[in-house]
Amino acid sequence: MTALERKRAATILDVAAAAGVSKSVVSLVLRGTGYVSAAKRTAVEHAVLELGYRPNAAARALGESRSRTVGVVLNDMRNPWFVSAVEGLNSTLNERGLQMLMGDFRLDSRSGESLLKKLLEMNIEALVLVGTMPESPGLTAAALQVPTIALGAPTGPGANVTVVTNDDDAGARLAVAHLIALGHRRIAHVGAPATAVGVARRRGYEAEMRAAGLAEFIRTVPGDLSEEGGHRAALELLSGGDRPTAVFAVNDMAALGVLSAAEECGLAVPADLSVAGYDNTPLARLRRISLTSVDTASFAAGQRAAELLIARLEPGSTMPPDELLVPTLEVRGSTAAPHA
Amino acid sequence: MTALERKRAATILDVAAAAGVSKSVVSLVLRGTGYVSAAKRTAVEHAVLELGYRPNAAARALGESRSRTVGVVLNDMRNPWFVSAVEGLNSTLNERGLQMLMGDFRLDSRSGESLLKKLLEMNIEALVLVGTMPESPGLTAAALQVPTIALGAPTGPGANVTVVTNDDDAGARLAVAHLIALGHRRIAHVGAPATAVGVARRRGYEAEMRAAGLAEFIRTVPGDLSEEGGHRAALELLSGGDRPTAVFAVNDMAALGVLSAAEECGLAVPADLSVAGYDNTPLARLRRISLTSVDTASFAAGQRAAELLIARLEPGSTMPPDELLVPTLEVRGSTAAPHA
DNA sequence: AAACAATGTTGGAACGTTCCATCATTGTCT
DNA sequence: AGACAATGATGGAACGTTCCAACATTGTTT
Repeated sequence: MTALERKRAATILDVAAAAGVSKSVVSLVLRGTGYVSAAKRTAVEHAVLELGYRPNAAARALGESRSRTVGVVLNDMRNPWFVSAVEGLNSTLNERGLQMLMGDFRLDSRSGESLLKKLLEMNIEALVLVGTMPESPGLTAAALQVPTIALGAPTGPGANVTVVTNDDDAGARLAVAHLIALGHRRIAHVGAPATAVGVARRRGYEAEMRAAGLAEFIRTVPGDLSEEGGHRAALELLSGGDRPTAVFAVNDMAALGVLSAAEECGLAVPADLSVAGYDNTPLARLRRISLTSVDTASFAAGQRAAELLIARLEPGSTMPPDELLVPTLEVRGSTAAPHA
Repeated sequence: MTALERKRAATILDVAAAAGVSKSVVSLVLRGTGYVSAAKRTAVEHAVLELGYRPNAAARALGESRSRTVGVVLNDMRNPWFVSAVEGLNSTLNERGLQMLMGDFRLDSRSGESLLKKLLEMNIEALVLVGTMPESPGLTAAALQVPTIALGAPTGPGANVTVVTNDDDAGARLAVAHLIALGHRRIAHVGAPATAVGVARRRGYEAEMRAAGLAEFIRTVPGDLSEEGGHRAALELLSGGDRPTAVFAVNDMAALGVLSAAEECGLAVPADLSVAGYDNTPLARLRRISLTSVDTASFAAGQRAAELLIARLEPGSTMPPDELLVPTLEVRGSTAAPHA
């Protein structure tokens, strides 16, 4: 059997012929619906095995006029949070017989437009946007055509989108409350003002500080979500007078920058400076880093998004409300009580 | 327009009617093949825009009896190497109008069997296995049905699989040669004997040491690909007498363990100990770590795999030979000359 | 002028399923 | 006995494309 004369794949008619029944019976057996006598059922099952029959998904999609496929658009495959969320999504969708079709928004030359076009051509039944997407006409149009969920983004692009994400406000308060409980008062924040997560986490920081009567110690230095940004901000924070005894960074990468800056300033962590991050990335777990960090149940968020989608696909359902998942705090070696 | 009475999507017949031509002309315009008069072409293009027509991928796949889809099976989405390779794959496949269908082998309850089944039902034209897969009957069967490439795995599952991966032997030699050039002689290796990459990299280490006349200093301590394993191995290495002045670790994670162990033993890096890793993960770039590491052109490997697949899909082509991509060395702050 | 090639255009037949109306058989209730 | 429901099986029509053979028109060569 060379490549040229690779034998044609068996179709449902071949199976029907081999089993001595009509194609309809084969279809009924395969889908498990309707009434089929035991004898014919086993005959069909035999023939299927015999011929190595595999139903053709394209033909099925055409016949059913549905695709059992969910489009998943990532904006950054490298972000561990997204990866983990997608794994959660995948696990739940798979259980329900739904296939995932994934693509990376940024990898697409025409900024995702052609990816969305492809997905819609595939007749996806739902769309999941993982991460914050830039506004784009194609995106808002797509969201109007199929049920859409924004996963891990603080807000969806336009209307008709349900948001499933972590409660960044609550997470930030968790971290700050932990530092306060340790006895810190002078707690600074390295933020990322340009991003939506940055804004939410900063709000949580400020709220918790105020709630603890520490409003006068609120101090935010703008950085970004990178190590570089955290480093720059921390140098500013640590070089001046009135040094904070603890820093809550907007994410783990920025926290790493803070750690580096502390080292350069001759400050020991956690003896001279406590540092807390956000996202509980694999980095935080590393022995050399051991960073206290807010854990954002990303896998669970993915699963939840899948559940919402599945419910949404039931006929007669309506758009579910947004959901905020509650994060937890993973305490590690980078935070301790300040020395008197 | 409520959800209930969402208007039926326009089909090619609707477009043909609106443009006053036959469905065949619409098809020709859309695919850009054959002869169509300018007048009818613009009429069709108008109608397409007017109706928001979008061809149905399932019907097209059925008609063409091909899917323009490549199945991609990952065994670990969290591995940055794989992610980057997939991005390379995606970028090249997209340019050629091929769609990627991704799934995670491990996420599948039945150990990937059902994922492969789904992919084959989708009539994928080729299969890419990213990372080392466990042997499985479904996998070998799939590899016989469609052109298959193992990406980033040292060896494919069974026959009929082309392997595209990095030359681990050469990469290891690169790192070791760098250490030797710095003046190190007592260079130890923290290995991962249980894995295929571990074996290849160890071989490279030993070969380079021997080539430099340093056979007597060859010393390998077994660890694994994790920080934990690297830490354990390094403690053994550094606590005894005859301490090495440099360590080449099997990957970046293990190298991190080595760094931690050095710190615990009171050794400064790179003053007292040089450390080199492998994979050039984002970790290695971090200021606090700044690890010299072998860079494994993963994006390029993905692109190359895509090129091979595209060539393989041409009728009359044969299975291409395996390919090894040459890595490069990224020198950072963790390696320096030993002090006299 | 006839033959032929290049350019345009068409409708019908695939492609491989599911869906549906129909029919046949059997058993159960009035 | 007749009516009806449950069970079992069937073939034809859809689904929305592409593919193909056939036909029309025009221009070019013999």
